[in-house]
Amino acid sequence: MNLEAANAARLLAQLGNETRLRIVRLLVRAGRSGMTVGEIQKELDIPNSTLSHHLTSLRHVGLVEQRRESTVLRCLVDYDRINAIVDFLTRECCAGEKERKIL
Amino acid sequence: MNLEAANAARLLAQLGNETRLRIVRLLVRAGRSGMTVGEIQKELDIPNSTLSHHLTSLRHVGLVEQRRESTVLRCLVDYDRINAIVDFLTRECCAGEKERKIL
DNA sequence: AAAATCTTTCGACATTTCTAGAAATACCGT
DNA sequence: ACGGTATTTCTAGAAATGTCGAAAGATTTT
Repeated sequence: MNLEAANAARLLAQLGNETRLRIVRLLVRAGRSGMTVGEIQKELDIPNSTLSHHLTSLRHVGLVEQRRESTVLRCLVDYDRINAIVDFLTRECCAGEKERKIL
Repeated sequence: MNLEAANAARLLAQLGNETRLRIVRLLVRAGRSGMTVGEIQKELDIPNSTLSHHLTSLRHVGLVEQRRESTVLRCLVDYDRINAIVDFLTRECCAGEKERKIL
């Protein structure tokens, strides 16, 4: 999956907003069944316009996918994307430690 | 180390800025010997005031520590802090996957 | 204490991001 | 097609963030 730095920053910036981080955590816990926009809204108690705005951002960086189910929009987190971030951080931002511990 | 969500968001937001992410990666690679502000500046080629500003932000969230060595300021990344972020993401944002894979 | 080097602080501006009410749109069941 | 529920788009103000030149602050060397 290997993110490049610029992309990693974009993803990290998304998670850097507390509201969006809450959304993502909620969806992660929801797993493969995901949650509808309305369910998320009830849980987080934020205006629908604000929520919709954040979901759009999350969709744009590929962290969240939406799927229409008749009247309802089901939101799903993209686990690959999340893992890509963790991988990036592990690879690019934790690597130095061990090498230098010897020095 | 266990970050709480609000703190995690603050840290992630720092890494969400491309310039700051570059700074952190540089320091991670530099390891225990770190880098002076001037060395970082040469490497990234950004104005000192801008760099200083970002280093202050990074210091405020504990990602970077500075240590004066006579005329020079040496910057060191806090590996514990980085690991705490990775741990947080792994714990709070990847957890759902396995549980649900069975469903 | 003045010079030289390194780094930060100040101040100002531009840009982006966040938030949310109101209006519009989308889809379904009737 | 109408009514109802779900969600987005529009719009706009407020707040936060990013950028950088110029001046000021440290610290050592002379």
